[in-house]
Amino acid sequence: MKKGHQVTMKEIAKKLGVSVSTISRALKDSPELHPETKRKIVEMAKEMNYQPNLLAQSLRISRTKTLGVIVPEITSHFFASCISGIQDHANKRGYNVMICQSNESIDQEIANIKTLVASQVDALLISLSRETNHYEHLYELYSREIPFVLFDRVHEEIPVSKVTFNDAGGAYQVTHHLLEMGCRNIVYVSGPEDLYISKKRKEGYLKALDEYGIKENPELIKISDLTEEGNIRVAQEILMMEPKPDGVFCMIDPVAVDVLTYWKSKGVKVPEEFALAGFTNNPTSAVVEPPLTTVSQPGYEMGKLAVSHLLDQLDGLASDDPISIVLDTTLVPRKSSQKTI
Amino acid sequence: MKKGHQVTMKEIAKKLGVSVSTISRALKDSPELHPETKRKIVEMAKEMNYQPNLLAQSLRISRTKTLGVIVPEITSHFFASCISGIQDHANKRGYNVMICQSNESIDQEIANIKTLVASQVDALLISLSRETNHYEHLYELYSREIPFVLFDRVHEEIPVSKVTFNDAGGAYQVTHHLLEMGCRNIVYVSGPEDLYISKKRKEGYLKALDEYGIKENPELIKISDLTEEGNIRVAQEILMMEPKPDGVFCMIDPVAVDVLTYWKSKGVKVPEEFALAGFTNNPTSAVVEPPLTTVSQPGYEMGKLAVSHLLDQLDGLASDDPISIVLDTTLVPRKSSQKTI
DNA sequence: GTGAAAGCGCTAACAC
DNA sequence: GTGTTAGCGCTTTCAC
Repeated sequence: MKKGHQVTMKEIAKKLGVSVSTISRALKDSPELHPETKRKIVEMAKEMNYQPNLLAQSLRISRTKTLGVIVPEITSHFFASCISGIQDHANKRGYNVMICQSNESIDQEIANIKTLVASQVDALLISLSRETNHYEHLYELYSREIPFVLFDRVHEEIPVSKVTFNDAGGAYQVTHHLLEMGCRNIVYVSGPEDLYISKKRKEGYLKALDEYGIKENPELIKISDLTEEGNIRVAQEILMMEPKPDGVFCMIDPVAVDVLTYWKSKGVKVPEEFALAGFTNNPTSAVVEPPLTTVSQPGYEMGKLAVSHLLDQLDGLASDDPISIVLDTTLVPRKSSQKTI
Repeated sequence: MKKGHQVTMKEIAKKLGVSVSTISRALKDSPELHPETKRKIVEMAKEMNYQPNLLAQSLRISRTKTLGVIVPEITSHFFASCISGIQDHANKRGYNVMICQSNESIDQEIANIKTLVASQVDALLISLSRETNHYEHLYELYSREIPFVLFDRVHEEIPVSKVTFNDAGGAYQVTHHLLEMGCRNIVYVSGPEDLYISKKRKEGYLKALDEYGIKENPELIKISDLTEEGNIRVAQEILMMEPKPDGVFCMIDPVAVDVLTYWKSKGVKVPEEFALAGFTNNPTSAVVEPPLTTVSQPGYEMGKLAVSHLLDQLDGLASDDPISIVLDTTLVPRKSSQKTI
């Protein structure tokens, strides 16, 4: 199957007996052209259904007006929202977007960067995969002076702009809420320990405990690999803990949902036996029974801010000096944590 | 902010004292080259960190190895799954993907097509917006011989390949299930009537009724605009119907979830008072209380099939004659419909 | 086995 | 005001 022919400037030029440069000028509304010629050309272009070849244009001006986006997983509602925010605001400013998913694999992430760079995107927006534990590929982008920003899953050391949530703050909000609900023996279910968000959310958890004069108890920190099996294993472990905890804060909503589902199947009562909370405010969290207390992270907003800042830098509207944008989260208290009262 | 310099073939050529054509040949492993020169060039390219400029290459060979994808909404789990399937399988065959969302707007859909075509994508995969009620933009693609396939939300008349679910079959499965559960007075909550899926699912609904000797009752067909308010309005109307229906089949899961949530807030019991079912098998449907009976539509699979067929056509592995691929759905019976027994 | 040259579709400096 | 020319980075015929 082959594509049909596309009208070029050359063809319009021939038809009108003028040169291609005149066509080019007319189509970009250059002021030095005779209005009449301009009118004729624009008309003819329309009639012939001319569509500029962005490829040729990009090659010539060495800018594609295209951004590359890499997310761990497009089917995650949070990342889909980020992408949506990025798209809408990139389009608004005349940029297109190429999206790739790393499927949480560092090799795929590296491969994605490579193709996007080969496709000559003007800049990149990257959220790192869970697996990403070395950062040469990012430093290479940096040293090749290809502009990029990191969002949500970031690497703190690299000197580029980053957009994150106040993860520690959000975790503090949740933990503080659980404490206010009367919990004193709160489990933190973390993801893999080297994940940025695992660390940050632990910080907030510990800070809240500290304010209540409760000191860190390593027994109360459980690690899940974030698979359904891993989450269920943690759910089982918690049931066997001695003394029995009274509250559980899961690093992300899906973990909390898996724990809740497992417990329900075993007749464990939430929030009566355990107050439960998650983080992210996935659509799912609002409809589980009982509805899940969580922390809302506006993904669309994050995408919007990340792309706006990046384009400001590209277009010279913002300094190239890296900045860090930190978005606040909001506690969404629901029934799953209403332990007492 | 500007991008750093990228190594070109010309630079490698200069460094090695050979011509660019030799570089080009070496890098694509042309057999007519002296193995030694080839080795030297490949080595040097690696050393200089050469990355081919896909733009220039595409311009030259007039193929971008890039596909355009247009979906109504990226944040919908179903479409995100489709995209995921498309991406994975396009990449596997050496193609990149540019994704756009129409946000359910026909104007945006037309604009998306325009940019993707201007970007010289080799072909398109399109799922139509809810608003799309005329099809000139598709016929134009067709007449310009730009290959494309339609998936899920299709326009039946246009002679291009389409991938759809057996929507009528799925609706039949659900309705038949509700009938088996003892329902005899079943409401169908449809979306806007000109939507492809509204029509198809109604067909299946009517067919199942017919088999039970029940004839069409227009009173039992409710139309929602698919917004939350619209869905709730329908939920209210159903409560006031006389005689009271015993089963409700909603065209898509989100409608069923809104109805369920509203009813729960009013103390209406599901499945005791109404057996309820949806369509799509969104992640949400599994975790609502009671879990929602629905029909599963594997989006990833749909994306995979659509892109595989399209690439087969592009690569000459399949005939250019349009075909229609129809995927079967699976009934997912859950508690929301266990009315009797 | 390798080089020279043309050209993909476009833009922009330089002529006149 | 408009044409001529060069060139973006690459591939590919045609020489030798």
